[in-house]
Amino acid sequence: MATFNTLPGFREFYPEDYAQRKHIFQIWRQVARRFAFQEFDGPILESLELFTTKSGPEIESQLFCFEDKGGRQVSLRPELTPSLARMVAARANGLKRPIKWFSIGDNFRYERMQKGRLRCFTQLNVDLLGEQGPSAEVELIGLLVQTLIGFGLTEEDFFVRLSDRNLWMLYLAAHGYEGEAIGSILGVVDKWERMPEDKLLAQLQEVAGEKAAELKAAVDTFLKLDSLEAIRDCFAGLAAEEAATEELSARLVDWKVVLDGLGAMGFGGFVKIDLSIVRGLAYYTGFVFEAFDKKGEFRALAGGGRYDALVKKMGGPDMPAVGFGMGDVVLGELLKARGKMPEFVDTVDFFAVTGGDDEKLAALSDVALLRQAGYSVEYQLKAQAFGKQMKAAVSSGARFSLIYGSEELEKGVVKLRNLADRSEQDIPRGQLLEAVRELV
RNA sequence: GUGGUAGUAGCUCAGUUGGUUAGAGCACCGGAUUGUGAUUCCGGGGGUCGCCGGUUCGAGUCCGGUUUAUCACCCCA
Repeated sequence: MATFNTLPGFREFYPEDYAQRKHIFQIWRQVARRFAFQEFDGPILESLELFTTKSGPEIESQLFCFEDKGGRQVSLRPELTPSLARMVAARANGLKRPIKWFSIGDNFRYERMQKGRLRCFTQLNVDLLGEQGPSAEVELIGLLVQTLIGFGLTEEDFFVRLSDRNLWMLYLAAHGYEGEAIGSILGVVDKWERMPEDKLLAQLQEVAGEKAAELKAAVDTFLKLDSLEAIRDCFAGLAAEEAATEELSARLVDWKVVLDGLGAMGFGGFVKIDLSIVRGLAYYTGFVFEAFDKKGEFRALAGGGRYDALVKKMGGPDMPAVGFGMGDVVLGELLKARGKMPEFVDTVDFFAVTGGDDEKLAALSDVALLRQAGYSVEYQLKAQAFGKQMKAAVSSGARFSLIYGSEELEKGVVKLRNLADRSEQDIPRGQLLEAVRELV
C-alpha cells in the first residue's frame, strides 16, 4: 500500500494537539471580545490579483496559487488584510466608526519550512479602522499585550518593540532624502542587524552615493535612541525647516499619547521604544510594532502597524487603519517552552460503570437522560470487570462515576461516586437528574 | 533556490570490527480479577531498519543515489 504523508508545512491535530489549539483560539477570542472587537471572516480562496495588487507581482512565488476550472487565476490567502480592506471598502459608508474587527483563520504561504514557519498557519488578525489619532494604537497595542498576558505570560516573558516610520521620514528628510530614497533606506534598516557592515555600506551607496558612510552613521545614531527625550534631543541637533519642526513636535505628542495610554492601562513595562523595527513591506505609514519573547529564542510573536493608505489602494475610500497579526505557531512554541500550555483533552462529566445486561440497560436509560439534560456521559461499550471500568472512568477525566450493579438495581438506586475524593452516595434513580444538578 | 544534520515499533532510543529469527522502556490490548481507581505478575498485537541500487558468502551496519524531516541562509505580508 502506498503511504500518504501530510503535505510539507501542513499539520494534523490529534485530540491532545487540538486541545492546545482550542486553548489558543479561546484566549484570542475572549480578549478580543473584552476589547469590544467583533469577529468576522473572509474567503480562504481569492483572486490572485487581490494579493499582487497589494504586495506586487513578485509575491506570486510565495503564494499557493493556481488556475481554477473556470480559468481564473486564484490563490489561497496568504493574509487576511486585502480581504478585510475590500469588505470595509464595500460598506464603508454604512459602518459605525471606529470599525473594530478581528478574525481567526488559516493562511497559506508557499515557503520553505523552518522553525516557527509552516505553509499553513492560523492567525489572529485584529484591525481598527476609521480612527486617525494615536488612541487607535493605544487600543490595539493594549489588546496585543493583554492577549499575551491572557496566556499567562509576564513582563519576564515578552515585550513589544514600538517604532515609527513617520519619525524615520522626518529624520531622513532632515538629512536631505525624500520619496523613494527613504523607502530604500528603510529597506536596508530592516536588515541592519543581520547584514555585515560592508554590505550595508554597499546598499546605502546605491541611495546616498559618496555620502553613504555619513548616512550609515546617522542611522546608527538614530537606532540607539530609546526614549522620547533622546529622540527630541537628536532632532534638536539637526538644522530643519520650520514646517518640519512643527511636524516633529506634533508627532512627539502622538508618541506621548501612545505611551501614556499604555502606561495608564498598566502596560508601560511591556513597551520598549526600538526604532530598528520598520517592517518589510512598505505599506505601513506610521507606528509599527512587533512582540518578541524576551529571551530572543523565537521569531516575532506578533507584528503590526498603521496602514492608512491601503484601503484606498484596494479601491475603497480614505480609511485610516491600524492592525496586527499573531500566528499560532510561534505562540504555541513559546507557551510550551515556558510551561504555559495546559495539557488537557476533552473530558466528560460522568462515567457509567455497569454489571450485567440488565444493569447496562438501566444505565443506558439514565445515560440518555443525562445527555439530553446537557451533560457529557461515557460508558464502556463492552462488558468488563468493575476494576477495569473504574480505571477507564478515571482516565476519561470524569468527575463522577455512576455505578449500576445488581445491588443498586434491586434497590432502585444508582451509586454516585466522586472520583476526586472517592466518596459515594446512593441516589434513587427517579431523582438522578435533580441530584446531579446540585452537584455539577 | 543554497547549505548543515538526521531517518530502526505509536513515542524515546539501543543495536559490538558486517554474522543465526532486530531489541528495551513507555504507550496500547488481553488475562490473573463480574463490586471499586494502586502495585505486581503473565501474555499479546504491532517493523518493507525511509526508498532504490552497489560491495560482500552474508548489510540495520560499508559505499553511491534518492526521498522525507529538521535547522540555518534568502524571504517574511
